[in-house]
Amino acid sequence: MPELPEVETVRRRLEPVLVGRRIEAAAIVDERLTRPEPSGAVAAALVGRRVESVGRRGKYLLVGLDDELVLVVHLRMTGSFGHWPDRAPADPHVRATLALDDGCEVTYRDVRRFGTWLLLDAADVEPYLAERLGPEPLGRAFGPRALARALDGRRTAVKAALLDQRSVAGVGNIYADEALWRARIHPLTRAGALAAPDVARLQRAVRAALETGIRRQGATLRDYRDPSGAAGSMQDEFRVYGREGEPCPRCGAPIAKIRVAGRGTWFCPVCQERRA
DNA sequence: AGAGATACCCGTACGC
DNA sequence: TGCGTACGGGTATCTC
Repeated sequence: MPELPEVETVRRRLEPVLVGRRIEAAAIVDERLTRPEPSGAVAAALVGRRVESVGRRGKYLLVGLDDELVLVVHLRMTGSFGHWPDRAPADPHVRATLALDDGCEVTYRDVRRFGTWLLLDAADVEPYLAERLGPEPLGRAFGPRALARALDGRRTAVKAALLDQRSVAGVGNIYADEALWRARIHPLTRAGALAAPDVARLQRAVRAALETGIRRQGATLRDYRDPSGAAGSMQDEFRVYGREGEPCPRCGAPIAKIRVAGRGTWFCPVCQERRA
């Protein structure tokens, strides 16, 4: 499941492959990918464009094109890119293929078809992202006060608040659990009930969990891969995620699993004791 | 009214 | 061998 570290890893791999290249042909074979825009219209609009940048905001990839266009890509659950020095091999799950002017092909593969491609005018990108996303967790705007503002007065579980992309951009199910473990906060704690020192610890924990994920080039569960097909290694670093019954790396107590905000949630019932 | 909770989309893996 | 169910990001739509 690509979260911020996985998307950032994809961005870093895609950047040298795409920037400066011209798209010579584009095929989008799944209408869902660009819905409600017809996929043929998006493909036609991509052809002839040169890629100027590959950016990221939260879990969105931003492929900057000439003529003031930006392809906004969200990988959702199972989206991934492939980079091929020649023609890409046949694959029933490939939903789009771009042929570049250096003879390479870039494929977009998405088993469950939740991913989206949205072609926007450059001027519309910031407003589009601003209404969906809070601060970038690795940037200057994300400090203890920003997180406090996002959690203040909210009666929902702190984990649900972390999964809300308007609180902080890019945290998904894995890194929310890892951050709460690092901060020793129970996932069901009411967001607005956290004291200032808890919020400060959580802010640092979110940042640390995401930075570790980026250093490990993401987590590979089932089929996440970077564009060269390489797996990440973050899954070997999980402290709690997916580890029900295994000993907590800090205190040895068995990791528990519950459901929060409809998501599987793993935590240590001893170090992350529920208070108040 | 506004926040929070739930259903939905989808294909695969898994358990019985 | 086959069938039902869990999974989950973002969004639409419900509820209280």
